[in-house]
Parts: sequence; structure tokens; C-alpha cells
Amino acid sequence: MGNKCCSTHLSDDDAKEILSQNGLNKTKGKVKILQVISKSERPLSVPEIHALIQESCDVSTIFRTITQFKEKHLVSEVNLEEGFFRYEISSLDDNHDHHHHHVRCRICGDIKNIEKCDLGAFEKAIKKMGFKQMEHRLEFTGICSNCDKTN
Amino acid sequence: MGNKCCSTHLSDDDAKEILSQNGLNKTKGKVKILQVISKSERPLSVPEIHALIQESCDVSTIFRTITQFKEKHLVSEVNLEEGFFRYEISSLDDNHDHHHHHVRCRICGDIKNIEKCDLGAFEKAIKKMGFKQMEHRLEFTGICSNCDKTN
DNA sequence: CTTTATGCAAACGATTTGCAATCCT
DNA sequence: AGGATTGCAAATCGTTTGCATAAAG
Repeated sequence: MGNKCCSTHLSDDDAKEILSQNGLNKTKGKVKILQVISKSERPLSVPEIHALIQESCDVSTIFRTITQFKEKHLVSEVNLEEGFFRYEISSLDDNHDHHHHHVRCRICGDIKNIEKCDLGAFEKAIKKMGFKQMEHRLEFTGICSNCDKTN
Repeated sequence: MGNKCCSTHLSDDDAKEILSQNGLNKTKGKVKILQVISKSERPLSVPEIHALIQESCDVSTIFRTITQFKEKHLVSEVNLEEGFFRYEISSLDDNHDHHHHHVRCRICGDIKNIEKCDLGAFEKAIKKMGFKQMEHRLEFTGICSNCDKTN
């Protein structure tokens, strides 16, 4: 059940190609970070990314790079109530924007993807995965009428 | 449109009553914290609470108290993608569990409540509030089949 | 009196930033 | 060359913890 959706092994050249397409410098660090995030089956925190690429670069560089990746919509930020953020690859094929959500086990922390964005389908899919005692969190963000005028 | 749902002015006696009902000591700090959270129209962060009650107690006390309040289900934790948590009063009248969600303006940070937990109703309600460029985040948590066996 | 709560300071973990050295184009 | 990028260390910010003192039951 679709939770290998993001697991892509990116060659150095592929990664560099993506970087230049997005107007980013092709540095060793950026290539590595892009590869690690693409390869992961689940969203990664910055410390996790750092552990995976070791010598390749400093945590601060990872944060700075992720900021750039977010701006270019190469990665998206995931919040799973853990007190920190995780990052995952946005769909590299522009065809569909791959909007999806996650279930996280409150005990072991395991994370799975849920492909469809619809509450009914969600709950069915999650139950099929064997999850129990489910809780969900749904929060919205937008531009309020006030700010809409101002900007 | 329901976003004053939590704004209740609690007298000292009311607050103390609630505390004893929940087996908590009636200390000055706990009374203050309960009052401030009850009075607020929107979920508050600990630093915000601290700013509101000043001398009454230390930040560490607020965190410790909130932990107790959460255990007693007096308050619930709200995560609005800000890098920290907010807290709001859980319905004090046990009748309905007052499950709801929030919209936050990505520009000014203003937060409003959405009373019904249903995607269709949500989007309509939010649009009526004048919000545009909406984004939502829906994350699930549960106990996976693995952990269900283990525990 | 015994338990629980509190202040204060130190510790933490995630994230950010200043700055000088280095890489990319 | 000249701007973008990086490492490193120090700084922030929310949150947690240890410990000795004070308040609650």
C-alpha cells in the first residue's frame, strides 16, 4: 500500500540536473541532501539527514539547503507532532502535485503515507494498515481577509 | 461565528473548584494559569501565558502545570506549524468533547476556530471567514499493528 | 509532618546566525 | 573576480530537569 512513493535513487547527474533546473548551485552538499531525501521512504528530520550523510556537510548547511529546497518546492515540510520538522521530496514529476498525508504510530514512531486526501478514504486506508486508537489533527492555514487587503 | 467558544472568565473559586475536582492542588499558579487559558479566545503558547501572568509563576512551573492539566484533560495541545505548541481549554462541560480545529493566517498569525470536524463543512466555513489561499494539514496518529501486539 | 509544588539556574534539542574561508560560475 | 556556499562556533528559543526551599493537605 503506497508508501514507497518517494523512494527514488537519484544518480549524481540526475541530482545535479534537478539542481540546475531550479537555479541552485551544484555543490556536493546539495547533491547529497537531495539524494538522501529522495531515497527515503519516509520524511526525514535534519538530524536524521545529517546522520545519513555524515562528513558531507554540517547541520547548519542542511538547514540552509532545505530552506532553499522548500522555496523551489523540491521538498515539503511535514509536522508529525514530534517537536521538530521532517522533510520529504515533493513530486519531481510535475504531473500531479502528490498531495498526501501521514500516519504515525504513537508508540514506535513508524510513519506511513496515505495517498488520498479525503477523510472517509483516509480512515478506511489507515484501518486496513492495522492502525488502532487513531487520532487525527487537521489544521488550516490561509490568508485572512485583513491581510488580503494589506498585501 | 463560533470562535469565542473558550472565552470564559473563571472566578478564583470556580478555578479552585475545577482544580479540586481533578485532584490538583489549589495553588496560586495553577489558578492563574487555568484562568488565563480559559479566558483566551485562542490557544496560547507557554511564553504567552507567562507574559500574561507575569510574577505569578515561572515558565518551568507553567510547563509542569500544563503537563498536569493535559493529563487531566483540562487543556489540549494545539500545533499550528509554528515550531512550538499552544494550549487551549478543553470543554469544561463534559457533555460534548468539543473536538475542533483551527485556521491560522500565514501572514498575521491570527487564529480562528472551526467547530465542525468535516472537510466539506470546514472549507465552506473558512471561506466564509474570508480566508484565501487555504492550505490544510491532516495528520494521523495511532497504534500500529506491530505495537498493538507488543503492548 | 509528608507530599506536592515552585523558583532558579543549568541543560537540552532543534534551528538560526555571524563571520571568515572556500567553492561555483 | 565576485557572488553563493560552507564550517564552525556562538546565539536563540521552546522546553525539561535537578535541587534546595516553600506551600498544600
